[in-house]
Amino acid sequence: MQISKGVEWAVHAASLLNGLPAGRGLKAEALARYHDVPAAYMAKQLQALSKAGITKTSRGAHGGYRLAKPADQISLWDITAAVDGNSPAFRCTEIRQNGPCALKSDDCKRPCQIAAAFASAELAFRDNLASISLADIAGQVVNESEPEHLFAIVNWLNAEAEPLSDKSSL
Amino acid sequence: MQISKGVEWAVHAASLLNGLPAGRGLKAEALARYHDVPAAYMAKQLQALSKAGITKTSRGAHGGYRLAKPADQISLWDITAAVDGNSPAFRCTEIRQNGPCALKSDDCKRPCQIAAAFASAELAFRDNLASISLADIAGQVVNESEPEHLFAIVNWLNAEAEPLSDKSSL
DNA sequence: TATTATTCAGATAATAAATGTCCGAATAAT
DNA sequence: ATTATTCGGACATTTATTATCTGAATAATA
Repeated sequence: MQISKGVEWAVHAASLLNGLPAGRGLKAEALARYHDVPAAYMAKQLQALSKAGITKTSRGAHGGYRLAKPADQISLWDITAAVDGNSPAFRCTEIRQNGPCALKSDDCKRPCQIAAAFASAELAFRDNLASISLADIAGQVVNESEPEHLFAIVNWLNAEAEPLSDKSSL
Repeated sequence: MQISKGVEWAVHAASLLNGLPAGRGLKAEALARYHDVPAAYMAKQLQALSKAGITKTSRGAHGGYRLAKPADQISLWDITAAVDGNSPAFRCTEIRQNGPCALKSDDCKRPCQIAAAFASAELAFRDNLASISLADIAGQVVNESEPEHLFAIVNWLNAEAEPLSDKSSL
């Protein structure tokens, strides 16, 4: 039961995009360089975010990524689901319908109690992540970081962030 | 983010063991046959349960498995952790310490806010599973099943369950 | 008490999923 | 229209899961 490494990268990348000045963006290579991770694989995660409507992208010269909506409308679950998918972690294979005491499929209209229990636990997990937004994370970072560190980030963003053309696709 | 298939099998197997008459056990092959799953792989999951102290085993002729403690003291989280391990699903690789705006390790005494958020969600997941016991599952099964199905199970158990020697190891 | 049948337990292959990389399609500036 | 730049999906590689097999341990039997 592992959450893919891409989720970690995607959340960090989205948090960084949240710090961008308005109307500017970062290309995948810059986002990867910021955390010193492989650019091609980072790009893969960003694609997933765009597909899910979390980021907007612009292609061609001076292209890049930006958030598609306000940070308080992007939850950690949104990002997790975008990257790792939203299929249940517990996969019920209905083995209650196998073997010498198999249940007839007619008697399986209600879900297996075991599967239902896991579904409830997963719901608790999802709800918890859904209740935390990028804005919440950003607020904590601002509160708990040394001022010089925040200054370094703003500085780096100003140097790397490029004005995006307004004709952003998707 | 997947829970291994072995967890599903282990929970079903443990539920079945819970229905055993006192002093009796089931061998791994019988537990596998009950749900029509590969015996060798089922055995692997049962080993994990024994290692975690959830089941007791007896080896040799007329050997087999039984629950090591009352069903209301065995939670779904106990079984999940025994089979899949209890390491966190979200693995923080501390990428905040990488790149041009890297945090010094001195400034990383407090956990990364993102990692903390996922840890909190996982705690909600675990607590939810920990609050459900095998006894709870058994109660639901009894309440929601057709009487003839319960009768078939009891019948099968009486035919397959063998008296275990008291000298159960581990 | 030695033997044998039976069972569990850890070590060993096969398969699927996650991780990482590459090249073509698309866009915007020149 | 051309060219430089960027994203997007298709392609290898590595790791984890799934499945199997052989040996160690136990208890019944002679």
